[in-house]
Amino acid sequence: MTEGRYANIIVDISHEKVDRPFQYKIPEKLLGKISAGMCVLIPFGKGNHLRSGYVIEVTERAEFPEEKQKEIVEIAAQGIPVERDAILLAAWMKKTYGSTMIAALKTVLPVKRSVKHKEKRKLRRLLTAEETRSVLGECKRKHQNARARVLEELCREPVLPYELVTGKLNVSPATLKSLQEQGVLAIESESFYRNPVKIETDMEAGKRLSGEQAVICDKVLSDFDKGTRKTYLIHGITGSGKTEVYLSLIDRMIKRGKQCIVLIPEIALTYQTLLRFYKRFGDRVSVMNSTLSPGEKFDQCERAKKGELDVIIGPRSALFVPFPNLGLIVMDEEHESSYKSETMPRYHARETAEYLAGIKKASLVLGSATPSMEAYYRAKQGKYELLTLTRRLTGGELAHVSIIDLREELRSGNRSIFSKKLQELIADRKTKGEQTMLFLNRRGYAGFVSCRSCGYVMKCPHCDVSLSQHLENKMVCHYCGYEILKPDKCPSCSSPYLLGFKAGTEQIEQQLYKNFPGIRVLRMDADTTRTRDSYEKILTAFSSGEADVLVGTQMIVKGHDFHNVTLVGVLAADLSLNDSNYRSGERTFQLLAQAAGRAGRGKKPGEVVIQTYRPEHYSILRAASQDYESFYEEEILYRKLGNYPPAAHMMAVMISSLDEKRGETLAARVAKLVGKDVRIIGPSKASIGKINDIYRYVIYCKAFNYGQLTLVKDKIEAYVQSLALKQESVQFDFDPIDSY
DNA sequence: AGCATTATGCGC
DNA sequence: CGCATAATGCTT
Repeated sequence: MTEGRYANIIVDISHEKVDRPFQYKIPEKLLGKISAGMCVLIPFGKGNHLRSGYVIEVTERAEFPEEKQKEIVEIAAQGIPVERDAILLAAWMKKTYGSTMIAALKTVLPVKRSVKHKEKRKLRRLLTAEETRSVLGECKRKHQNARARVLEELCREPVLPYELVTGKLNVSPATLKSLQEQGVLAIESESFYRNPVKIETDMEAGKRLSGEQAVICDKVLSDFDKGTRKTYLIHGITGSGKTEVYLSLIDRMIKRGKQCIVLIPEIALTYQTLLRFYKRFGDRVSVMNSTLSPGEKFDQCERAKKGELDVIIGPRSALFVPFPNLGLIVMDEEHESSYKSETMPRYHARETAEYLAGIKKASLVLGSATPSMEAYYRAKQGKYELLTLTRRLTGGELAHVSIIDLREELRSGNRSIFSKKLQELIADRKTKGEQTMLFLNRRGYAGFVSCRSCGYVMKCPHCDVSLSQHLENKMVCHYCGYEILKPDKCPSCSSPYLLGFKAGTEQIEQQLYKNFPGIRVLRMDADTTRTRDSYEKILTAFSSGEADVLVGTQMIVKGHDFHNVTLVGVLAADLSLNDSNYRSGERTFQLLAQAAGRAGRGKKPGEVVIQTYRPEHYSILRAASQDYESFYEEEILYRKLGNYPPAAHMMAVMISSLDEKRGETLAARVAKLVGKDVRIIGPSKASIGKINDIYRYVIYCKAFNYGQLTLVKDKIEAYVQSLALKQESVQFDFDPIDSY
């Protein structure tokens, strides 16, 4: 047990003002019995009300005048172990990803109670109408106007919604409370649960599993029954029936009295996917989703706690739904980058799920057609168990893939964005009434505006990025939201030729209309998916044959199966190879492999055309041949050579400052703290050197052991805290996905 | 979050 | 002034 006479405790009150450690004395009888993660009862506040709190640290140092410290009353009975797990998880996140305890706790404990109360409270009159009226008269005499307003309403209606009284009648909670104490009215909270999804559908029994599928299910379950807990990686090509494996596993876990979490990349959480789960498990399934209101989120957690749910399905935050008896976590499309959080605890859902599975004694199943380098590397090391699905259930054959060298195309005089072959095939599909998907492998969206005369580019005055042209004459900064109208003349040389470069997909759309008169085109990119359900709308429209061609960025390669699509064109496959990022090869491979998987999902055979300037690059070649194993072998060599994850670990240290000079010196000082066993790159200006008038610097650290990096992080954190900075801040990102 | 202290508003 | 309500502050 931990030594130390003081305990730093986070009080179990979900409010920012008290969301920090308070130090309590550990009484004689509890010495040595208190450790981090424990739930204890403590007196808190003026009235010394007993509350529960979570010990985050036990220490020998009195960080607060000892004579003012109160004592811990007792160790709380193991009432709700779920909460303890959440604290453990938060502590682990803080340690692993470098965030504040407050931020970690906030992500882990999903929603606070207050939301529920506000929305459901009601006021009920306890007296008869006549009695109420007499009290009303009394109040009027005393000029207690607020009270009078409430009572007047209560004479008419015995029950009033709480919000009406506090809102429209503008009566403070304090007044209501005193009325309650007088016995005039009662504040009631009626609890009911909101179900965010209303799907009416018939239940459906599970399909019979194929041999391969059954082997996987049996393996995971027999391990589970033996008490073995592992992480499994299912590598299954598109159409090999991974989802059916998940469904069957979940089904059998439920029969063992266990609950399951299904993680899905946010963008893939379509109606179709949901429907499949609903058909199988009915209202024992629910969703967790960023579009849910806080109240709805809270309800999901309550239902989970009370055992009213067996399965929750959602993006990475679904991990934090407090199931009392979690048995299985499924993580579909494990390689997706959206599993990494981009805000304060920059956690990765895969690692977090692994840790969570550990404390909950649950199994973890990862699945992907193109596993991440991280997962496959660990599988090769024997840390994960690799399971494969090699056969397509639909019987559909793999599409025929051709690689077109755009340099040669240019040499032979074709300057169009479509190669000759692609043009022929699009025309062919159009006459046959089959559909085509055109995919632009590019991340950026709306075009920038520049002067055709002097080359001046319109830039944001607060950020180091160019402004994007939106509807006609509006120019918007995507980073800080700055907006201006497009000037008539170039601010630099006064030339009138200040023009916008069109977004790539828009240009393609225009070209299609020109080359194929009468063709029907749907476009999907950041511009056309502004509103909430436009994404689904476009896909549905395309699916029902309202267009011949669907043009889009990343988004169109995920999810939906279109049975009538027999041609997929990748217009410039190497665009994503040019990111100065060690993951660009992996990302390119995944995108191309997935794009290729979109063709020929129905009965008709599919064809894929990949246009590229680098036809010899292994990411493109291996994606074309759908050869994951070879891709992995080549990519891992490169990662080992450069000491990149997963062969080693990386930590990005981001230093931001309101003042350019001060930021620079702070970055230099921080860099000096890094020991010699850790390789360091930088400090240097971030690739976007300024966002929202805040200057940004970055340092990259590389080491073989994760622990070496957390040590550096702790050192930097301590140093920065000692400086008590106000205008500067330092943040960390472990094994980053994006470059800074 | 509670609970208390302080500041403000208003009828007399 | 006296009462009631609004704003601010503190909790180890």
